[in-house]
Amino acid sequence: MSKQEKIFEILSNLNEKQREALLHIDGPILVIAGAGSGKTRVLTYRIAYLIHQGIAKPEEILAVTFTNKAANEMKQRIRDIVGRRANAIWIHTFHSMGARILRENYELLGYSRNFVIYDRDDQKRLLKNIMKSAGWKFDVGSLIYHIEQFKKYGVMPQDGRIQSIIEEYIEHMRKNNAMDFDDLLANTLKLFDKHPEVLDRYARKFRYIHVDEYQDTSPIQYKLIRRLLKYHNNIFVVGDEDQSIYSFRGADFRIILNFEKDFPSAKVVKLEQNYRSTKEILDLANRVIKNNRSRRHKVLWTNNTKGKKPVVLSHYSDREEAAAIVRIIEKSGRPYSDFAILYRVNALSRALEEALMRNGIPYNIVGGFRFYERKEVKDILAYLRLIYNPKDDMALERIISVPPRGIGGKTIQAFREIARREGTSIYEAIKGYLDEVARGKKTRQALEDFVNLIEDMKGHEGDVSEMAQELIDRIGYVEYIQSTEDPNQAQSRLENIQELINSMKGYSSLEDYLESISLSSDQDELDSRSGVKLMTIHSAKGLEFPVVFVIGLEENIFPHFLSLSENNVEEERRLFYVAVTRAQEELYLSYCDRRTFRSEMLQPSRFLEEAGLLDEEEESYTISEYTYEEEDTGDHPFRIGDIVEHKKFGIGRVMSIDGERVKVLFQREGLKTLVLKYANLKKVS
DNA sequence: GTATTAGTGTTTTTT
DNA sequence: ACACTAATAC
Repeated sequence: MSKQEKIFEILSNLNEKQREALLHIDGPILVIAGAGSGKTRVLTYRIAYLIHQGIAKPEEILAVTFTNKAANEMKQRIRDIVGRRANAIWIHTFHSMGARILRENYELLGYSRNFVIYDRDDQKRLLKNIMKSAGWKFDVGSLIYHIEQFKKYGVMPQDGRIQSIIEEYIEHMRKNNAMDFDDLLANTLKLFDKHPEVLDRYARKFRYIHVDEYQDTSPIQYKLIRRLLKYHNNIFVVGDEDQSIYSFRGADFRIILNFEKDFPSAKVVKLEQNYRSTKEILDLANRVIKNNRSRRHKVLWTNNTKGKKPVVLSHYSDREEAAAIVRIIEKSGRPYSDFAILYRVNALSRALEEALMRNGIPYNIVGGFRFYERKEVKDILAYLRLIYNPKDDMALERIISVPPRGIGGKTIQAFREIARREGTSIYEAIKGYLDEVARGKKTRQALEDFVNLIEDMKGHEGDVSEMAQELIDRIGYVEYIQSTEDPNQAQSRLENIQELINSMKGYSSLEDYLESISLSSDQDELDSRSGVKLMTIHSAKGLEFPVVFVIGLEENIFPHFLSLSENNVEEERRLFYVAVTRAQEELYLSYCDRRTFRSEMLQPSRFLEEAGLLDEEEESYTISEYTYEEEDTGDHPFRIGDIVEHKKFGIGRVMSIDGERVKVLFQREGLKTLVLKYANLKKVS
């Protein structure tokens, strides 16, 4: 195909509005892209068009996306059109862009090239250590919150003890050549402001800048973009304020609402035609979102045929809900991969998982416990991190006794103190002060072996996967797993390790591999796996599925009570909007009266009411026919919902029956699990 | 001093 | 499914 033909094809594959957006080349433009309106297509075509027309060279283009997965997809799609030249385009998340720029200029801020990125786990470990040596105990989660507040807004809490913990945290990060996620952005901004010549280099280079999911940019990300626009004012942003769902992470949707004020010459294009969902689904979404006040006027429409009406599922307990969903999936005759089950909080996946597993329906959970968060994967990665950067204390702490090698808490504590005293890392303390601590022969030998292991691995050349394999053999990790876990568990862990090793193939440097891992997000591993997909609504953003279940539609769960108390219902409503607009053909909205781990009765979510779905008078939206009682499995007279009496606990209600065990919610004692044989329950009603 | 085990708690959303 | 703790075993 000739160039001209390709360009013609690009343009003819777009609708009028999309084409209008694409053809705006110079100066700022905001594309308001409703859910499913083809924004990724506009973005990729626009970049391909710039290159094809010779308007910009690939290396003059920057595109910031929300996830690494989105970045890779975009790169692939551009590559399909323009070929290998696409590789020179900078397509990144804000964080990976920061990491790249910082690695290119590490010395200017006093870091070394191999700085590590601490994830949540490392942060927690570090904070616990700091508290331990200070003899204080605070909630780790709230400490992280304070650290973020301090980094973002310079706000220090009143409590002097918390202040000193934060100071020590920052001190440790600096000394150990480590950055957390916030640092990646803050340091990049610092680099630009302290070293204008560096900024100039990038600001001149990037003549065309694109930002996807603009509604979820934070003030600091916005500042980074502003800096980069120093010489060229060509900014192309795509977003939708109705899908801004990351305020807890610093996203501020007022940034998108202010776009025309910030860039006075801006053009604005609205994409309202939806290519994803049926009319019924879109109408529902429109009905709910129009209750938000902070938004532009926008109504999604479609040429699609009408489609099935959304269905409300109503059940007494989460177990019945799960059972009903299983029935719907099985009756449908669709492939399992057509289904996604979405929820507000990870905890809601539990009952579903059990039901799916019991019925032999394949499923995979996105997020929650992600692949890279599994113990065996984190163990091996921690070894690699330590080999790459001996200053990585958190990696060392994780694996010094995995597998157990005769080095325990007391010994480690001693080295921690030496490291503090000498201002070095723990690993260096072990190397340099062996005699001071380890008088016992056994401990000493164990420490020496450990150091030798790490040093030997450092010298390993060639493919990362080979090095990892050698490491695993040497530490006897397979034997360790087999000896501590039951066979099934062990099998799956070993498979995970194999998968991990496969993912290392083709990487010849630890640096590249570790970087690609540390910034990966939960969507990155989703792929096209078969099976029903379970995930939070947050992780479902940007995805689509033929059939979607949204569960947990109850007041205080969705909308979540913490958002209610923070006066942030509008964001919850946006979240609801994101959830329902994931559905292509069928949508089920589910609530129940009671959930495990919740003792109180639950009320249906206000969003159901706003959607016009709770009006039982109206025949079209009666509660679905999919209400089943779970079958009794054992030899007993009890059913879910029965009122029973127990000698000691008094009157209660049967919540679930699982073989010989029942869960009973007692009026006085709360939820108890009882073994039927011994409990001697009497039916009351 | 170190390893292992049983018992407990966990539950907003995440780059 | 995991992390953490306290108690016990080695």
